[in-house]
Amino acid sequence: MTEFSLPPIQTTARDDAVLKALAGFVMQEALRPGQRLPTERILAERLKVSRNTVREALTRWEGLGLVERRQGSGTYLKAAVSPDMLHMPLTLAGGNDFTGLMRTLEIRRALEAEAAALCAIRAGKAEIAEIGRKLDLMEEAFHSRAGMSAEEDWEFHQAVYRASGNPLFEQIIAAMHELFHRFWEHPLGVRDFGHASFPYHRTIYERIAAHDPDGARAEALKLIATVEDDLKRGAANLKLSDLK
Amino acid sequence: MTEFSLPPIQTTARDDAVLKALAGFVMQEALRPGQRLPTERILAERLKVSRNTVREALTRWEGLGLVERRQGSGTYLKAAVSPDMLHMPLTLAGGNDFTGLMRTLEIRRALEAEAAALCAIRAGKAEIAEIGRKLDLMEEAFHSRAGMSAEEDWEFHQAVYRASGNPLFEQIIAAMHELFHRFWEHPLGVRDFGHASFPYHRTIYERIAAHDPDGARAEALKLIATVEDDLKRGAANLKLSDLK
DNA sequence: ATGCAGAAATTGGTTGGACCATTGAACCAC
DNA sequence: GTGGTTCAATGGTCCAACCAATTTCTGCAT
Repeated sequence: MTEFSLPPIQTTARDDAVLKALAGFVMQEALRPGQRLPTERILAERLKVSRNTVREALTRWEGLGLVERRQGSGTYLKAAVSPDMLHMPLTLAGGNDFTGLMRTLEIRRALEAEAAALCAIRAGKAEIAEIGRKLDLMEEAFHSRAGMSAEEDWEFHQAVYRASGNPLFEQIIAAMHELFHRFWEHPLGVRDFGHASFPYHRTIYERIAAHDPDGARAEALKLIATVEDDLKRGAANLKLSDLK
Repeated sequence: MTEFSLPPIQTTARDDAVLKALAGFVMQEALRPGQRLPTERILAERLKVSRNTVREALTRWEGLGLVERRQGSGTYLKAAVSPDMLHMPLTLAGGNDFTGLMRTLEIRRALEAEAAALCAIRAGKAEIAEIGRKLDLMEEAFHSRAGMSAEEDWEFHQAVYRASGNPLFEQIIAAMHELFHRFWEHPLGVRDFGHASFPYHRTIYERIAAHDPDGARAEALKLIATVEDDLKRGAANLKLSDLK
């Protein structure tokens, strides 16, 4: 029997169709992130489908981080929507134990180094100034609050990612941030957690400002290395039973 | 005015609670991928929530690729479920155009370099031998099929990721592979696409075998650089209108 | 007994309508 | 202005059906 080429049948695809239509609408109206899109009731009426179906479609988009729903207010666009988006949902199992954290940190090292290098190549005066501003804020917070500068630290790195010219870096790292943050808050008993990495923020900034990609990459690697060391020291301070 | 620190309020979370309960159930019953989980109606009854709420929760899991729903049959587990999963839904806008491809390639460069370095540190004799075997297969295919070695090329890199000792690398890259592959098959009109990167596979292998992380990292960076060059050359061969 | 077509039960998909909880704007009293 | 109050809009939940695809059962013909 000869193999017939595909009859790309698509019997049921209500909510997919809804999403497609919605994507078209967003494009047509040139909606930008932050703007509100029509209410579920209006969408249901216009698309001639049940409100429930609209909700399922929007739930999908919400899960993908494309929209944000606020009860009583509306549904808001959270990211740019284009017809040819590639969705790549990753679910990483077991990020709570020490091994899992080290693994995510290795991913971060990979991205951090590359982002710093790209940043050194592409960052313009404005971007470099912005990174420098975040660095100053971080150093100030570090000194005035005796090392508690997690928030400012994070903003510094975000500025670097943003200046890399590739939004994917910020996207991926932002998704992992929750996990990192969880441990930043509970530094495994290491009192001066993060102190060791502190000076490298400035060296990274200097290499970026000097448009030295390899140097920036090297400094970023050093920074993550100190974090890994802190983590290992912290783990050593705990009972083995806590580490699974 | 002093800035108050955040009160991270969290009022309602029905479907989140449902997912949490469901995750607990899956763990308790030790359900494995492929197995069917209770019907929506039963879940709604047991959890004392509306079937609609159950559906929204399952829609989330479906979007994350954790379950698969088959009408008339049931809902089936598609991946292992653990209570501490880290969800990282990535949506690459416009992955079809040249810019989007270059951006994903930058992510790959970051991961490829780090994976090669880790591999040089951790790979044992068995892993190195496996990588060498994939390399031989690739070189053989390359010579006998005049450069058509995409499949073997991919398997070589997979072997490196696997030997890095961190499954996240393979997981992330695998999710992106579809996109890479799409372009490997349509090399933008560049006849000898991939030829330039060919020799670096062996140099990477040699640095890994020599347990030289920095060397392996450097060679991996060179490899991706040649791919980027090929891509740019290919893009230059096309009309500007095709590049958006 | 066996095989198979059709009926029946099961299950996810969809619909419509109702009500609740939150939000935000308009309004009012002070 | 400031601080409540009211009220309409909007997302969140619930219910009770029915539709569509799938699976299972049934019963007849062989």
